[in-house]
Amino acid sequence: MQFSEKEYHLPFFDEYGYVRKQCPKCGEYFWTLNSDQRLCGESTIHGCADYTFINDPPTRRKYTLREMREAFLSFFEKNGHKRIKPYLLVARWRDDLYFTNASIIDFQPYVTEGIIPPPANPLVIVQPCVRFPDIESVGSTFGRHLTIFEMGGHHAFNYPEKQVYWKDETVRFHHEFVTKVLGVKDEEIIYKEGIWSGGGNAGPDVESIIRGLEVATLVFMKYKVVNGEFVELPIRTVDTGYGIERFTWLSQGCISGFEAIYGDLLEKIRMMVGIEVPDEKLLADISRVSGLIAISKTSSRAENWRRVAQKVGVDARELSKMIDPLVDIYAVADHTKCLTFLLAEGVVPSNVREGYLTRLLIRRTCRLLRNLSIEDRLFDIVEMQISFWSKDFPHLKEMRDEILNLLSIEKAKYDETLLRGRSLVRRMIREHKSKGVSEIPLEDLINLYDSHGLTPEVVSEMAEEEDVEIRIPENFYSYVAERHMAAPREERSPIAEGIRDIEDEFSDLPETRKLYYEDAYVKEFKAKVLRVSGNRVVLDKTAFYPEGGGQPADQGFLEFSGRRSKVKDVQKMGGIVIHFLEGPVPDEGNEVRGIIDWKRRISLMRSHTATHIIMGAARRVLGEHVWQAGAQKGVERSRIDFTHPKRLSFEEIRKIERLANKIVGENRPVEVFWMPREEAEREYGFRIYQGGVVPGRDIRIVKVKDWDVEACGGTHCRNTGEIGIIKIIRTERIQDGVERIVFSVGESAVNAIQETERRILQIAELLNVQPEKVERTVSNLVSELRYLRKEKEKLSNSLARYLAEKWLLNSEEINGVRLVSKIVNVEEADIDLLIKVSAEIVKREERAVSALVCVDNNARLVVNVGREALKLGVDAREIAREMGSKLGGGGSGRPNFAQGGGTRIEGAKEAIEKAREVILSLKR
RNA sequence: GGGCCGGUAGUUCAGUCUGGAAUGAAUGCCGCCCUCGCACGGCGGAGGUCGCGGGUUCAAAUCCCGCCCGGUCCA
Repeated sequence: MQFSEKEYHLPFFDEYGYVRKQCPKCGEYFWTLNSDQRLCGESTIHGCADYTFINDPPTRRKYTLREMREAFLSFFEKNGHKRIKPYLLVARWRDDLYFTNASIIDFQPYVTEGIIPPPANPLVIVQPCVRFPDIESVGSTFGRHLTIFEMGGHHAFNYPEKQVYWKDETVRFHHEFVTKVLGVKDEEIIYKEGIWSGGGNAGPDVESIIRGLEVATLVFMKYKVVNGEFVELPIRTVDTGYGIERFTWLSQGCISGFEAIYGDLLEKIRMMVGIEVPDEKLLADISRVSGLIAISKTSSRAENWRRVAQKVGVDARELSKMIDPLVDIYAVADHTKCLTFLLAEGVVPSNVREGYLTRLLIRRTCRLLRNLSIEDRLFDIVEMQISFWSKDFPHLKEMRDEILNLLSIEKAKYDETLLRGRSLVRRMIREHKSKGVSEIPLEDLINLYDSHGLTPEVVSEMAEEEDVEIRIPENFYSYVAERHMAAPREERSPIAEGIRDIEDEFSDLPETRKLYYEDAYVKEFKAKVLRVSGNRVVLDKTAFYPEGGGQPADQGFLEFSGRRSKVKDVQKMGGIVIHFLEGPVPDEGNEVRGIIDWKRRISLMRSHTATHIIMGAARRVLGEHVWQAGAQKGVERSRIDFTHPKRLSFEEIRKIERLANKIVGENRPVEVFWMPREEAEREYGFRIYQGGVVPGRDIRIVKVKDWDVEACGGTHCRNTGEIGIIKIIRTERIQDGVERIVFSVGESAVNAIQETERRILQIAELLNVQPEKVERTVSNLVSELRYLRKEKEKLSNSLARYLAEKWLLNSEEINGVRLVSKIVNVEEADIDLLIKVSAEIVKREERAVSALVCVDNNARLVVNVGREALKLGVDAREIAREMGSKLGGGGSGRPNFAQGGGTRIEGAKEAIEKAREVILSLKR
């Protein structure tokens, strides 16, 4: 896909005298005021330019990050944009990404798809963003890549009936900000043409480049990507991204972006490491050409240094030695900021989703700190980050204890992994050494990484201690990736699919009036039928709650013209509620009577309110990192999943249960009301988005008085007392970092308690003791069992000795060996005893061969050959095999000891005879 | 959500591929010898529902299926 010049040829460019050129090096088109300009001027791996702002900033003055943020916001505010507060870093309202990685993310998909209006139009926002894909490059690129940064965005949403502004105005806004506010000269700014696509949308974009650095991207989102085709969107969105950190760096002209962002914090880390500051002039030279650097899984750091070294004219190895620690310090500053922010939002490190990425970040940070020999300063650095950033983000300070707690738990887990890994590697190496191999094969390296989380770098460090070589292939990680071929996508639920198919049939209908929101206690209602399609019925109003927010759909009946049909499912499509009927359907235009299955509904309502109460209790008992990670209500049982780094202890569960029931007992009122989103966030914080961010300018708030406030679309009790009782049934660990509480409420809770009671009573009956005595009795029973088992062992040992002696007396001398053969019934001696007996026999008489058969439902045999008999060439395996075949089975073992058996018990005599034959046939 | 690894003595593990005695190994524990005493060393002993439940088999720690618990990688 490519856009024509027309897309980019704006009146602004003509008015200012910009000319369009094509860069001969990278092939991209760009607009410049400078007619001599040949290359596009962006410092990239193609080498189209250097950074020329180092030690020579183009702005009127230097800005701190905070000043730059404020300059950006207030400029657009003055120009008719409403200032919007940033959203959360964890994009809990989206299932296609984990983190907010651009300001537009805040408004996708609901606003950009036209489902809800934007909070303001146009608006301006500075949104902290997290990006993991470039993590390898952070540090090496001197601040061009960061895992956490702030994106300034001014956004306009253009509806067919209401246009705000589009390309020309957008570029003019940008130009005015950069020239008038920051004081950059017109001719310093180059506008490069580009195509942007992401998140299912696409459009042309214009990138702004100043002195080699791309500082902003102005995207004009006008397409939806459907099956690789561009389809025009009804709503065209101005999506701009201003790199606040990059602008700050540009204005300061310092060596890297990190000096600009972190100031003295960076210096403090450098002091901890205790390295000297490398030569300033050389650093500046390197920085100027650092646009060449881009680390990926296919290009290593060393490769990049070679390129840079050549350009600057120094030795690559010298350069690397000098600069690596500095780069690591940069990365540490970046990573620790990022993890501080993530933990502050209650992200619990885990093995899935955003928790996993957070874990990766923490482990990577630990490795960097280890390189720098300041592993023990992790917590100090994080403390520094908290106090540094809490001036602008006060919640960091409030979450200080949580941040450090989560981090220390995660650190301990990592140490544990390394410890486990160390002994694993040591054992592996010993094994290889014993086979004369002094190298760890690739297969093992992959296995260590994939199954045990040990990167080849870590393994090689361990291997060094054992004097073993390791070769890490360049494409190691892609090798690993090959093992994880994409799994087939899960199917959509049939009902959701059903809705998709019929979308058009109902899309012209007005929104259904939702009686369940007006009064959650409506059990019956009358309504008019608006549309019938198959078994699907849409009414003008309904009290049937459609599935949503973890609350299952209502069931019940529709009555019409003397008939009655079961409502088996209810779904929501936009604002329209669709009833799925079983049986006859009413005619369009008729009136129907709806009857809700109230027993089911009230039970679900109690469960839903109970969920909120338990969340409040869990948060109070466990801490502020507790976030809902999923919930499902049911009539019998409900469950709630939430983030927590450790297994819940029995004590914690009891505390949560007690606390929850206390709230039930206090009969607190549950208020439900609508509120403007911004106001709700201000009043209650982002906590309200437990079940994910809900769409809409006004959001529905459910508030359990002085206990819990959540944005929620479910139906709730009026008072907590209606729940009756909450009983926690059990807890599970869904994933590392996510705990599940399974609970029942009301009648179901009583059922559950009674069920547990019944079990105890049944055990008591089995034991024939009073219920209070079961634990004591069982414990006695267990120790008695243990004692008897030992006693039996002793007895069978002495019995074995006795039988061995007795049976030896009846042995026969054949071919120089003493054959002891015997058929016994299982009641006389079981196979375990016979094994002992045979061992005793050969211990007493080294010339003995014992061949014993135990007959039960089947026959089992054991053959033991004494040391002297063994020398004569007797093979226990042969005897066992031959005997077993007579029994209709087989046998094997070791030369001196073998077992066998079969189902043909009548063959026992023949088997013994066979043993004799084998010995007779011995060659002497 | 998917893949991989693991669960055996108080602890760390071997044994699992290729079914056949858990004389399992080391460490820790207890006792004895050595010593004035301790450490070391030597000898002996206790310590196991082989995660749970099914199945296959004459026979399962071992093979198959399901579950529980832990670890780890990927999306």
